Amino acid sequence: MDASPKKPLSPLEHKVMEVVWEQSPCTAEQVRQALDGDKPLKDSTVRTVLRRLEEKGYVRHRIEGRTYVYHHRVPAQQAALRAVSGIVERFCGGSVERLLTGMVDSEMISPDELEHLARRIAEETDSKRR
Amino acid sequence: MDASPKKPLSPLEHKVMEVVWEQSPCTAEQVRQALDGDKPLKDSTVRTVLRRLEEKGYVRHRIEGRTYVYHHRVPAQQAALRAVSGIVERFCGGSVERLLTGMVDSEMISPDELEHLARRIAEETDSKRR
DNA sequence: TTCGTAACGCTACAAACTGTAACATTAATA
DNA sequence: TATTAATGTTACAGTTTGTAGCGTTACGAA
Repeated sequence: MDASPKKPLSPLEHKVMEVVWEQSPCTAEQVRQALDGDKPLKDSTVRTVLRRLEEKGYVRHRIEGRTYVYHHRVPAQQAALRAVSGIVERFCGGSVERLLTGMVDSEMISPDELEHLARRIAEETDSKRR
Repeated sequence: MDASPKKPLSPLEHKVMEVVWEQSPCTAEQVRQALDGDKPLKDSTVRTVLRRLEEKGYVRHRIEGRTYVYHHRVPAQQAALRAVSGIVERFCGGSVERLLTGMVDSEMISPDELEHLARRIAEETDSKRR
């Protein structure tokens, strides 16, 4: 079994993944329409990206009738975590603390909020565990 | 004035940045030596990377005598934050909470530790503020 | 049964990015 | 002035990305 995807996503690949994550199982055409902005992509373009995403291990497809139905292999959150841990690793010398401190310093989250969340999460975990 | 760097770093660029971050002001040669592992790089290689990093806005240099002395423009932590907020934005729909929850779920950090840190950070911020 | 069409497979391709480096130039120094 | 340390300039192949064309095939309608 292939390990979970580690390769980073290119901008376009990311956009596609967002659609996939949101629409659960979806076809290339659905993705294409969802991405349809000022610059509609050709269906082959979308399919190429989906194929690459499959190669990278982010999605998988099943065949339904004659249609490919894609669905994600890694939930968005998991992908985020993988990315974050990479960041923590590389930038913060593995110190989650430094990251959190920084998040507060830069006002990504307020100290209160952080404490609040932390407590809640601790409680939840705790209750789940017993 | 150019905004802070948003472009991602390539693996090698990252290694170089790590050295720069650690050694504060340093020359290309110092970087080269610091990176000297099983595969020593040519000095021109290092200089090229540094130049690219400068283009991307991660470092800056001043000339000292006839030597380029590089120093970072963004602290490591800030770069990490920028990266993380991008992740939170893209993967977690902007919800820091979801990210934290995930970090706990995936055991990047234990609930206790998280709570601990959160409290400490809150206290520190608080005492700083008064 | 035949034909249009929807879906996919395969291939391409230029632009940008990366890793790596050679060679030219220049200025201080012995 | 010859040597040398430092930088400047330019290159180049391999990979990744964005984009897409064209061929094939299997339904479903006529």
